[in-house]
Amino acid sequence: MEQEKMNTTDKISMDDLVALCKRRGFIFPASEIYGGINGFWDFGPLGILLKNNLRDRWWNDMVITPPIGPNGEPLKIVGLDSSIIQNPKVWEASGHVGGFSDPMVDCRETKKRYRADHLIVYLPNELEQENQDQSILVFVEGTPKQEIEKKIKKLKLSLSLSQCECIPLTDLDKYGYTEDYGLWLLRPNGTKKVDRSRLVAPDVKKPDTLTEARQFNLMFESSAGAVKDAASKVYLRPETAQGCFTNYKNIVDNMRVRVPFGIAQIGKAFRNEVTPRNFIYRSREFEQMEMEWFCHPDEARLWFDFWKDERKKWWEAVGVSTENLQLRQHDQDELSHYAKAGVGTVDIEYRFPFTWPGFGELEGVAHRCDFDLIQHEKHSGKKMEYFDDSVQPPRRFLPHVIEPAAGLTRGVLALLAEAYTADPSRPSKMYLKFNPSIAPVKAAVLPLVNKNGLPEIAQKLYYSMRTKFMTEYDAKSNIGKRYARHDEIGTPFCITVDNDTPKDQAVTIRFRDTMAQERVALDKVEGFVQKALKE
RNA sequence: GCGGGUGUAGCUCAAUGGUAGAGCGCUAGCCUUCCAAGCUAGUUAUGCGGGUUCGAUUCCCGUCACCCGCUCCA
Repeated sequence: MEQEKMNTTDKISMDDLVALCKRRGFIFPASEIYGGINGFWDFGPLGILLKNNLRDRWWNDMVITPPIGPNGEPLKIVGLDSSIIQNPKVWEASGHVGGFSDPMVDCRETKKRYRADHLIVYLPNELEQENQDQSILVFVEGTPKQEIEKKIKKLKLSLSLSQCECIPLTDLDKYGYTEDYGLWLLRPNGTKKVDRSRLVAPDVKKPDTLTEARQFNLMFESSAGAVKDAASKVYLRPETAQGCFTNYKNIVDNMRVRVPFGIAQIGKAFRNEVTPRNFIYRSREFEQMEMEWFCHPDEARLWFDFWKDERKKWWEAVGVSTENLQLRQHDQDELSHYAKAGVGTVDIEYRFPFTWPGFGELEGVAHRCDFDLIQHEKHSGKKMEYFDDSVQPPRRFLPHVIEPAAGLTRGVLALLAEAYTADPSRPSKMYLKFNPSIAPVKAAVLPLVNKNGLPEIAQKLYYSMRTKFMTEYDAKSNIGKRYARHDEIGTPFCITVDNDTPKDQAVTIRFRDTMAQERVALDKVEGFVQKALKE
């Protein structure tokens, strides 16, 4: 394929991006002087400016000035900052304790790893009496019938698929054989368990290559209080959403909100990922921007469609190009436990360099139904029903929840990847093409030379501008190096005070993307930049 | 967790079983009217831990981190 010119859809090198992030103070490996720690990253001086800009923009667009709804009126969304550590019962109710540490098994032969509930054991209704070593085949869920029969033939087993019980590996111990080798569906006390060493893994000819199922605990644990025992065990939250549900009743009772309304929260969440990968994309400590939208069950579809469109538009508004974004509907089998019964889940995906030419999740918009409120009703014993007397006749119901849940950390990565623009023609060979509104540094004030009264004029301008937006003053080294540095950190406007300035009271504004310069009166500069930031 | 790769200064790269070099950057100063110019001085490194050896950055073992593939991702 011929590539005529660089454009926003060109793949960039992750190595280059990671190197730039370190060199220019965006993102560092956590505790690097001690050799780092897998899955954790620190935001440097410029990284935190960028992250805060994205975070504040979300907060502003959700909580301060929420979107206009389908009926033409502004939506109501209130903010929240719940504790990272909650009563552990919260996570029992949410299903995070227990349900989500999927048991995994490894195959010693092929080195493959499987989710135990995705492996299907083909248990013969009767084992061959004369052959107590008979193998029992195991296949990945969804393996075509022909393939299974092929393997039976190959291994010369006298086995008929129609006389097999297909059960997930996780349920194996519920089954057993009697002395005459008839299969019991549910194993009564005293019968023999199925011998695991007879299992033949997928892609393997001999039995007994699968390891015992291992639990992966995806929640971080800690202890509250000085004494560490079972009763003091607490968890670091794996999502911010639950705080919105546990405070739902407080907010409905006290904040004069009426369904539909939203509760928004930004904060750290922690997941003990099996394999942290791809820079800050999958890290064990990360930041979420989640909004739980409570609505009548009949309106769930409407709000789901509203939020998925609204959220995609938002990413475009902060500078992510349309061609690098896509909406992807989840298949039925990848839906989360809470979304199974709902209208579905849509991911807003970004074309990250490491998913290229594919896409990776940036935000998920999910219909969580009333799963969470039901769970918290059950576990806490507190009523969560909403009483709506704005309609005739008045009605009681448990609201359904539409949840746009965005990754702030992933958002920062997407903005960096999106902004990274190669340009061999400039000294820096690249620049960060941030949308000016989220650029870490909005403007740099630069005296062309550090004498002739230019620093005095430049400083006066700087002192004024710094009160309005993030501005840097830099008088060191020659002007070309300063332009190059600001290209690398994505400063959209460089304002240079030159030797004509004392005479004409004007400066040049140098535009990052075009390197073009425009002469602007000193007293118009601030307004000029401010106007550009709003566009 | 498995397999493969990588690890020397902030960055890019060199070298060696015996004092670890360069360019760029960075800091200070000089000079300079617009895109990493020039001059002077300074700054910084063998991921970590063992072993072999008189001596290890180099050879061996382990470990950690990062990258690629598999696996996983509520």
